[in-house]
Amino acid sequence: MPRVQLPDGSVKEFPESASALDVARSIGERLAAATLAADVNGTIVDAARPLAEASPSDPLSLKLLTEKDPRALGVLRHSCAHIMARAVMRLYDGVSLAFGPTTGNGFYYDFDLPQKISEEDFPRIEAEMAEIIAAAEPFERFHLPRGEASQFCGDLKQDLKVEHIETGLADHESLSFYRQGEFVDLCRGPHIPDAGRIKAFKLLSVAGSYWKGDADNRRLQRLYGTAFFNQKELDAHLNQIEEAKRRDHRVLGKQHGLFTISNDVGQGLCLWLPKGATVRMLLEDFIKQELLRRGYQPVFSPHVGRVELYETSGHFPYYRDSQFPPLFGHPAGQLVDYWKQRLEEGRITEKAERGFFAAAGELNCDFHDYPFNGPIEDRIAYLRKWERNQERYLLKPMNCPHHVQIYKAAPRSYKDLPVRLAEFGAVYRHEQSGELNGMLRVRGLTQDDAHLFVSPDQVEEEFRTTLDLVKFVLSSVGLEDYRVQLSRRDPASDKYVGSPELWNQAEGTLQRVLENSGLGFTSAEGEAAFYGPKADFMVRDCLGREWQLGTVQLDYNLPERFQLEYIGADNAAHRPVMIHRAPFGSMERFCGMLIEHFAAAFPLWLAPEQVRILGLNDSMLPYAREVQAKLQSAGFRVTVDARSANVNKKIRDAQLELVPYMLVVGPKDQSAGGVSVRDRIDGDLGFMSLDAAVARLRSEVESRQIRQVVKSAFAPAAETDEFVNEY
RNA sequence: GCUGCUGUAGCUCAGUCGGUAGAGCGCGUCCUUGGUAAGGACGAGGUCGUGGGUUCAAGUCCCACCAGUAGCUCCA
Repeated sequence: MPRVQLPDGSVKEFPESASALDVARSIGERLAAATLAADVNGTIVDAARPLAEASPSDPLSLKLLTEKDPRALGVLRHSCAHIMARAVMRLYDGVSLAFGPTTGNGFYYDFDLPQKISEEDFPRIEAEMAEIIAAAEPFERFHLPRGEASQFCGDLKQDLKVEHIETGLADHESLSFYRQGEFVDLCRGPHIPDAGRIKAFKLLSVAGSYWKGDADNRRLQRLYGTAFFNQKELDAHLNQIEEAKRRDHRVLGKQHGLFTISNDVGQGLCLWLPKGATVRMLLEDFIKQELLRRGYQPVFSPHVGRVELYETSGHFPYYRDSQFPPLFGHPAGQLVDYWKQRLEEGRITEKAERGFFAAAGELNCDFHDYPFNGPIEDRIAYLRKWERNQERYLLKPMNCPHHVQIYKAAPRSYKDLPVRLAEFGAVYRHEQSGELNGMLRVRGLTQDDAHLFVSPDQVEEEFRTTLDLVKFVLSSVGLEDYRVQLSRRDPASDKYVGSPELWNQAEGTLQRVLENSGLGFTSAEGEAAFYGPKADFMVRDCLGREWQLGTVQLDYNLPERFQLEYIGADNAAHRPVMIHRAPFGSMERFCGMLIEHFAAAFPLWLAPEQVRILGLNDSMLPYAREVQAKLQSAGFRVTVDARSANVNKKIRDAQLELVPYMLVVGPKDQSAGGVSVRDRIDGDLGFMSLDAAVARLRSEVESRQIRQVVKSAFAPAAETDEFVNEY
């Protein structure tokens, strides 16, 4: 006889088989009808599940979850995912179910099925779902021992579920299933009592995915959808998405002439138009001043470097696939390189190799002593040696090796440390084509990069002040909606260089500084750079996708690889530690995010066009030019709308073009020696003398005042937005 | 890179059953000379992403490629 404690503190006794729904019914039928799930001792369970089974404790505390509890929404959505899967299985043959969890805004389900689903099929699927919902059949939970569960899924021809039971769930003795009419799915739950509880849902998109998220695995089709408690909330959500799309930096970048990407130049190669370039220049000027104050030294380095440099650093072998191929001085360079790669991968036939050999000969390679019949290692070594004797350059994918060389250009004493070398360094990466995204993911980017060379005892302090710099920079543009992530290595992976001791030391230092920094942070295993752990500042774009902006990285490995040294007080050589840091990350991504952050309505200090002068009629043009000249000499970016349009038109256009200040000049203003000021946000401010107007603008610029920021539609700091309901 | 979708004027988009292109905004010229979110008239602008194919005829149907996009995978 379980005793149940309700949120109001009352305790009641119920029969052994009683469920949360029974408890709800004992209070009232309407409550029972509204109950979607139950919170039993802090765990969410089916409302229809016997309480005694869900939790053995006595008394158990029970909270009935209705629309009022946001946790009920996740349960509702996951049930909706099952209903979608059921509809798909009714409409298509040969469906193999994968996973179907909820996400922060809805749910998806992955299917392996022979036919291709496109958005045109959504109405059919939605209609089928509506029918299932109308039938309002219950979700019924049952358990099977592991062996039987596997057999059961096999009988249902659910091979992916069988595989999951055999591998991912190998340590589970008993597995739960949910039956809903003819549809049965391996699932941890919980679910709503019956399908009829779903009042508003919509399929959103279809996309490809991979079984268990591995690109080497089977390709699946993923259907995305969402569900809400009522149609009104669903409509509001869809509206919000539409609204957010209007803030997309790619849309605004085009609309306001900030940047463009031309296919004639190349994929992922950003062209900064004058207005976008102005914003970027202002940001660069801003941070340059800050860096000088903080003891950084400027450096410049070229866009290419010898391949050997990146072999030493490890970048070249490690990121081979996402770099532009090396530039060879010899015409056969690419050919030999490809030949060598084929040998390394062991996929070459004798015929193919003869072909390579002949082609290389045609290109004037003297390979007469090529060990054709020798072991494959010898052949690889031969080609490698040939390559090493060639001029080989790499479009630089990273600035660190160049900066390392600058450090090495002079002997360093402990008295010189920290050495802080800063550069806006352009780097090139051949990102996968499907990854490119406006300014947020490009193939040519400019990092606001710097490398700090410090002694071991300076690491903590330098790391701390560097974090401060990132915080300062972000707050200067009003970016507060970020999440800090401590990206550590995955100890089980072999993709990291250096000893575990150094890694532990680096991660420990980083964690300690972060803990003392007052920044909330989350720890993410397997997210470190190959040479060291990092603190990453993550922000969300208008579609809710998360991107890394600023980063601070701790590196004990590159100094080792490049044999960096400084002379200590003991007159002996010591190894410095490197801190890599980029507060903006890249200028491209940062400006892209900033466009969305401000919805292109930049604060005065960043606005490409700060002031526009609008003449009342054409005869005001000379005075308008006079005002323009005065403001320009006061340091403002100011234009004159010289069109013969009426002032209403000029105002409307300036408003739509997001110019912060409009100065209307007419005969009255001219005779009084001033201007009529219109503020983009507050509207008409009336007449001001020119001096007063300049003073107002100047103080707004100097304080870098931010008067308006568009609220993001997406929650800022979600650590994870995927709740896995499947096993 | 993978899967789906998309590509028509500078921008946003329409274009039916295959019969060689339309709108609004913008732009240009002229008229209008105005006080805080659109004054009016006329006009110029397009190898319909590229290349093949089917057809008497292709923006429209088919194939390949290029690019964009959503998601997956990747991200120094």
